[in-house]
Amino acid sequence: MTDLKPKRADARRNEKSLLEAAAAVFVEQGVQAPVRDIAAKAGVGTGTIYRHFPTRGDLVTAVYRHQVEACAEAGPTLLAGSTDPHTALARWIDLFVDFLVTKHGLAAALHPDNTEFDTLHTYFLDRLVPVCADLITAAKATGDIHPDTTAYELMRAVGNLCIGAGEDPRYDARRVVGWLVGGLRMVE
Amino acid sequence: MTDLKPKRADARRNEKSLLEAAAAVFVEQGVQAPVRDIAAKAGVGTGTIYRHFPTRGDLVTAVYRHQVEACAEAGPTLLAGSTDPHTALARWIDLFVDFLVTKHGLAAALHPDNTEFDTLHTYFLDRLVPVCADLITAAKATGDIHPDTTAYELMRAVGNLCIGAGEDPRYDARRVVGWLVGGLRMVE
DNA sequence: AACGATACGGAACAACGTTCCGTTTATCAA
DNA sequence: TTGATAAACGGAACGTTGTTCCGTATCGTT
Repeated sequence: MTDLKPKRADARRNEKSLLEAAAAVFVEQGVQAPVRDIAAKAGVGTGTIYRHFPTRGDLVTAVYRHQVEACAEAGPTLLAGSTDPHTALARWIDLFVDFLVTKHGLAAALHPDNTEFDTLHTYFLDRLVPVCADLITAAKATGDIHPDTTAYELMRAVGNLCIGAGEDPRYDARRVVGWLVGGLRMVE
Repeated sequence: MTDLKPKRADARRNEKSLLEAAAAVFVEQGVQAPVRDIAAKAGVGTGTIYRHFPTRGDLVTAVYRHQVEACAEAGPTLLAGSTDPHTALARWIDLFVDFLVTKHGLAAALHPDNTEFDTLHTYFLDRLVPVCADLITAAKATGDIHPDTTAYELMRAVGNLCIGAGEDPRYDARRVVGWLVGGLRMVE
């Protein structure tokens, strides 16, 4: 059912090569590395890359899928294992930030106006916003955070704060995100 | 002294045309509009644009210089006219956010890794970080905010949070920046 | 072995930033 | 007014990227 039409052997081989090459090039050059560089590293033509991954977003999504899944699955775990929901939320966001800052250029690629990374943006949001929403709902229930906080807005904000992190010692995304999350707390 | 070598009349005329054309195109298309579009709107060749503004950053800087100056000058005024320094800081940052969100793509252009906007980035930082630093120093003195807050980091954070604002009704940069600034408060 | 479907490679095109140089124009002195 | 000279101009041309397209090669099957 999942493989009504199994791909040809060479196609499967190339897809694997491309994923490995892309992962390596992303580490060296960042997520917005030239398509030709990835194709060259994988030993395929540029046409092949588009056949397997119609948009850049598809390629990036495929490369980081595992880590996004891990982040998504950590949400419920943290909620269950933390003393209070606000702590769980803070810890989960730390995970997300750690993920983004170690992937050069990934945060910048998440902008909605970046049409070539459209599917990447969609995937991140579809997968992570619900997880974040559960954490936020729990934190609201205990009165830990402002009631008008939305998961989408928080994710966008955190993503934005991670842009350019890791390239400038004077800018520490983790600390700044800490301020933001602290600011979500109910004051009274 | 300021004009040892006065420019030729046509050069001055073209510079003015370019500034006006750039301002108009930036409103329509955003700050990263194609150079050719600006040149066409101004009725000059592409070479001319580079002669007057060697980098894109120079052009953008010239277009927005007045507003950046106004923002910079508002710092001391707000500090003098507010009840407490933290309020002054919050108000000043509101001004900065309002400026950024109304200029399509400007916040995104401020990234340090965006080499073509290098001078823009430098100008913003040179002009605004000292102003912000004074506000922060005052707020620290009254114990209003965390002592490890730095002006540079705060400016970068606010700038990042403004990216993509104004294009998505679900993301309100002002509210998010409000969380951030709230998070700077000393909890004690 | 041979055939059809699948997939490939890389040339070709488009969009953009940037440079370069032959031509035009402004300025000023004679 | 005119001619010389420096200043400035225009836009063709080049390099870099993203993306498409199609003739060719390869795989799987009969």
